[in-house]
Amino acid sequence: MAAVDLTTHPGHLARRLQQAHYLLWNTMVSEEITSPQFAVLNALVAEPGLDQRTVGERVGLDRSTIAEVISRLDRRGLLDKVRDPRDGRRFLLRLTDDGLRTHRKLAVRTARMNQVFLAPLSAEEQTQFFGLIRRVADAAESLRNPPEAAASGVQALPGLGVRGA
Amino acid sequence: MAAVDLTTHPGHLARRLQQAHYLLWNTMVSEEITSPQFAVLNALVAEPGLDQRTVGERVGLDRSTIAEVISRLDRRGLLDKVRDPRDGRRFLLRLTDDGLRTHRKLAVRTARMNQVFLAPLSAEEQTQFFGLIRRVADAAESLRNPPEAAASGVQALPGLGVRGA
DNA sequence: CTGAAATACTCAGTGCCCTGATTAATTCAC
DNA sequence: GTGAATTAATCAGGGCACTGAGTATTTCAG
Repeated sequence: MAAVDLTTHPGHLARRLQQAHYLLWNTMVSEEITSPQFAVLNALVAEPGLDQRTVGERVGLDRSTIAEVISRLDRRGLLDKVRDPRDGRRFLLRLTDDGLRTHRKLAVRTARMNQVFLAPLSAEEQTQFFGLIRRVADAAESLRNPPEAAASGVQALPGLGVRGA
Repeated sequence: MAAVDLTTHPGHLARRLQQAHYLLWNTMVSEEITSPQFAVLNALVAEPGLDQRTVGERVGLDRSTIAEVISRLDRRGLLDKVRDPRDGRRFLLRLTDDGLRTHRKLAVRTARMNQVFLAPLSAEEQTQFFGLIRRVADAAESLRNPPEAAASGVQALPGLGVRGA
């Protein structure tokens, strides 16, 4: 009986939180457009003409995932994808009128959904909630992208021994 | 320019938190066994002989996902799956010796990983962190599984007629 | 100017996560 | 006891997320 209490495991909690959010999004915001898709639309409202990789960086999606998400938005006609004439490797992305309209509509519903989602917390608690999660997530991300540890052998996630099966 | 600030969106934060956790798990715990797989092993350490659906309920995975996860653990020889002689619909699940050994080994590493993950927070903050996330996740889950609103037409997620806020 | 390195994107493969439909077994109403 | 729900599991299908390998384009060193 060496079982562990998963309710004290941040990873497990994070997964459950995301599932809960997924459900609420589906019922209150959209069954067509997902939350990551909305994040991409939003990034392109803020900065039209970004390339694919940068959009991924803005919203926190890796190169493969961002490619899939963008291809879905493209299929739905919500954005345009054109080769950068100055750098033939890049695609420049821009919302269509339909994409802009969709973003506007979903932004309203998203705000409503966030209220419902956070309703169990008081205003101060909501602030704490954001702050705590952000700090943990940021710290873990910076373990991956080391903050310029130039000179000597400082590394992110140095071997730490084991890691077998 | 009606773009929204995603850092105040709990769903976006939840996704980033989970990604960060995924990364850390991969480097500090295991590249073979995932966190949901470990959760299943853990549930079966606590309650050997559970059926598939109940395991899913314990760890928060739906019928389809739990089936996939269990089939992977089965392929790896970490659990046994036998028809319940008393109810031919069910499969009863039990860890093999190998499954038990794997759980023991990963439990140790998982504890270490949680420490690193939560290192940016003080002890009290960690407690808050757990409490806040749990409250939000629980509340959202109970919207889905209404707490027995028997008699008249009370439903979960009624047309989204606003609520708390 | 040319070959090597870096960069943007694609593709193949694995795993998680959900819904709706289907199949097999059990239970419940009559 | 038999037919109608109910229930456990499967299957098909769509989407997110990561890694490693491959292609095309640009940049940089010499």
